[in-house]
Order: sequence, then C-alpha cells, then structure tokens
Amino acid sequence: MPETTTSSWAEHAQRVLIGAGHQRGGARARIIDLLARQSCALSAIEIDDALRAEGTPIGRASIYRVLDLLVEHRLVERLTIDHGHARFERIEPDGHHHHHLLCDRCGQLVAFDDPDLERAIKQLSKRLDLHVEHHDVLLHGACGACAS
Amino acid sequence: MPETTTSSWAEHAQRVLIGAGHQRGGARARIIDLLARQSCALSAIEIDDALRAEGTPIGRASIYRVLDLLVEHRLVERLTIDHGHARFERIEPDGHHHHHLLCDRCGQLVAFDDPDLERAIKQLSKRLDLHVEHHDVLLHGACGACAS
DNA sequence: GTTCCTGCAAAAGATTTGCAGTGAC
DNA sequence: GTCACTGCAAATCTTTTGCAGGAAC
Repeated sequence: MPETTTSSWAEHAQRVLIGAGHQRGGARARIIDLLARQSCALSAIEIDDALRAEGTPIGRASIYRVLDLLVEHRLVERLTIDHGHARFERIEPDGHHHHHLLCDRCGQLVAFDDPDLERAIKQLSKRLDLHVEHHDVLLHGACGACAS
Repeated sequence: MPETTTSSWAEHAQRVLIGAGHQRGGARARIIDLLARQSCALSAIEIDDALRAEGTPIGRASIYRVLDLLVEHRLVERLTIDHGHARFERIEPDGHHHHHLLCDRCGQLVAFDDPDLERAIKQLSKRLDLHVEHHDVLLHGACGACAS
C-alpha cells in the first residue's frame, strides 16, 4: 500500500474538478481531504459525523452534492453495502481497487485484495455476452477477529 | 434450469415457516407464490405493484414484514443493487445461485452463472483469514442487447 | 458581475413501527 | 381463546430539491 496515494488522490481530484470548470469550494475540499485519509468506504452520515467532530459541520445537502459530483467524475465509487445506506470510497487514479467483506458478527467492513478474483471476472466478461466496465464483490461472513 | 424448482421452493418455504411455529397467512402465501415465479430479483415496490396488478393489493407493511421473515430464515436473499432500493430473490434449497449485471444503459438487471467465479471465491476464502458464508457479485456495464 | 458553492428548510421516497381488528389453530 | 398475521396510519431515516445568500474568479 503506497503511502503517497493519500495526498495525490486529493490533488488529482481537485485537478479534475477544476479542469471540468468547477470552482474551489471549502466544503468540497474538506470532504475530499477526509476521503483521502480513509482506508475504507464511508457513508454520507459517517462523513457528516466526522466533519462535525472536526468542529465545523457541513450541510448534509452539500455532502451529498459533493459526493454526487465526485461519483460523476469517477473520482469516488458509490457502494451499496447495507440496505438503506450508500457508502463512498475513492477511486485510485492507477485503477487499483479492493473489495469488501461485511462481518455479520461485528458489522465491520473489511477490505481485501485478490488478483485471482480480478482475473476470474475479467475472463468471465469475455465469455459472456456482456461489456463489464466495473464490478463490486461483497462477501458476507466473519472477519478475522470474529472467526477465531 | 430445472422447471420443477418454482413450486418446490414455495413449498419448501412454507414448510420451513410452519416448522418454525408460524401460522399460514394469506399475504405471506401470495408473496411466496410471487417470488417463486420470478427469474430475477424484485424490489418491495415491484412486489407491491405486482400484487396490486393481480387485483388484491397487500399492505406495504405486510410486504416488508414477510420479506424480513423470509430473509431471516434464509429463504430469500436481500440484495442492495441500486442505491435506495433493496431487492429480493429466493434462495434455492440446493444452494444453486447466480449473480447479476446491472446494465448502465437500459437499467435492466441480468442474471448470470459462472462456476469459475464461484471457484475463485471459494479459494479466496481459504487464503484470507476470513469465514465467507455468502457472497454477492454485481457487475456494471452493458447487457448483451445494449453492447451490440 | 457572473457563475458556482453552500446551508437551511422543505420535500420525496423507502422502510419501520404502533395499534386495532381479523384469521389460524 | 390465544397468538400470530394483516392493514392502515404515523413515524423514521436517508437522500433530493428549492431557494437565497455568499464566495470564487
């Protein structure tokens, strides 16, 4: 896991948005900065809480609007893991990504990587008559801590 | 695709629920019957609409309650495919299952089967320090019709 | 100065809960 | 007769939209 990714993603995101004709905005910068620091997906509510915890809350509407904008520009991925909540996670410019396991015991969301799984999905999209642009895998079960 | 599955799942579901101490109920029978006839996942709203179209609507609350009960007894799987809607699909007693592709062009949900993918996930759960009980794969892209 | 950004309040939509009546056993 | 099932209405919760003020360029 490259340590440099964090800040470079934030800069990349800002660059893309400016390039698309958007202005700089305080709320947006805060959200981008927050997402840049995460290791896993956050819900809009968690983002709201985190920003509030930092002392200066941001309106819910702005949070959703910024997230929409980021999703639109493929800077952030929207995941629908639990029912009723969307979760958001940055998309790395180098295409590197992971998948998730939702622990049914403790509710924690755990990220994992698996090249074989990526390979299987790539081959699958050739075999089937489908154009796969993007994929999500969600496992349910017990995380390392709960399984032992 | 075995033609017999349809009715046997409905009977199986009823048997499990009766065995768990539940009574027979009209609304529940209607919903089980409807799900038994589907080839792919339905949302609660679609279930409501379908039942209304049959002439005798069922209260939303009952629909959600029955679905919860079915999910609880592992007779139905809850999928969160689009953001804001849960979708429900029966779980076959023999463990046979498929995954989905959501067409970004036309919005259609397409089911597909892939033994290699299943294998990759099975091996993955051995390699990683996780107990995988269950998994969902969702592909995004273009369906056969839209891709051509 | 114009256009985009933000926050607040209100609205929309899906899901859940409370409660009273009905039906199953 | 008891306990589960159902429907209606109200409540809850996330997400969206309208609008007016403020900031960026």
